[in-house]
Amino acid sequence: MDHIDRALLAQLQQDATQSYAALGQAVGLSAGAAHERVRKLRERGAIRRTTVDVDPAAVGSAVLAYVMVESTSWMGDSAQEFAALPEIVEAHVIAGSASVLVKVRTRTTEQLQDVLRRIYAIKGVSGTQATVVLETFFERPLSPLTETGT
Amino acid sequence: MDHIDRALLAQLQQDATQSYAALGQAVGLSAGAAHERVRKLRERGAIRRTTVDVDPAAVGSAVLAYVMVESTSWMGDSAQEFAALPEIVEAHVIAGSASVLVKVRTRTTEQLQDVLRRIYAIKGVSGTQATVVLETFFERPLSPLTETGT
DNA sequence: ACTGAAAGACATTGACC
DNA sequence: GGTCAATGTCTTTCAGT
Repeated sequence: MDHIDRALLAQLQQDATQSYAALGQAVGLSAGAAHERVRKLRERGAIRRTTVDVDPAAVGSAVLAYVMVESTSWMGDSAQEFAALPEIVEAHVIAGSASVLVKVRTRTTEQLQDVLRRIYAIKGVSGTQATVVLETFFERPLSPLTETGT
Repeated sequence: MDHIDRALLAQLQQDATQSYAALGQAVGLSAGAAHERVRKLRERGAIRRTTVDVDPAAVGSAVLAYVMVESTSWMGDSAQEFAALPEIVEAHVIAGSASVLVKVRTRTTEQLQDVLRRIYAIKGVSGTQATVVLETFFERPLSPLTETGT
């Protein structure tokens, strides 16, 4: 994982459809060498998958909210229960007064309310505190170029 | 945007490297027809871009935190100021007591502290409340199949 | 809008440095 | 780990339905 690998990751985040020739040129490598490096990045799991960024509005998901989930018991084994709700796009165990933080996308606020109801139904959940997003400034991939990791 | 388009989006989210032949077969279309539909989805902006999902740990970003940013003034025009900090991967204007919610990835907690310092330096910011993530259950794309939109 | 086929570009592999 | 050149596959386009 040197600076060339990081540059490749940044390039692919920006546009994963570009050819290996273009990719190589961007980082000063031949197409074959770029291909081999990207293959290894996939192999190691540094690249988890190639995907498309879908506009939530285009699939009818206009409402975004973050929900702090409070609990009376250990929530560390409840991943499946949250994953079972398709409107939940992220779930994290957090430090602090709440136990779990989830990110929810729905079409309407009524649907959000329904998701909250279903979260309440999860074993151990004692309360929720929803924060509705009014406007998203930006959502972007993590920049590999600013990092100092191995 | 019919059920075939949504199936195509779901397929591409899962794996954007598959051929149009495979894509077409998955939704019951020829390669050419699948290609044309995906082209239009890109044209309309339903597909914003094709990208790679990078493992944060692989680029040395082990710390994830959400920060509630309180302010004394209107923050609606401060998008650039938050975007200037590369460790901030999301920024949203929210309803509630805080004004802005940001998602931050850093290598260490020391680096997180430095980001908080730089957030404080933004005009209008009167306080921050950081919530550190202990474990991420999952982060996944929005499922186009569960939506009822146009 | 979709099908099927043709042409050209690209991914992928291997021989060599 | 890299370059360069080959082979095979896929993208992309277009005439026809």
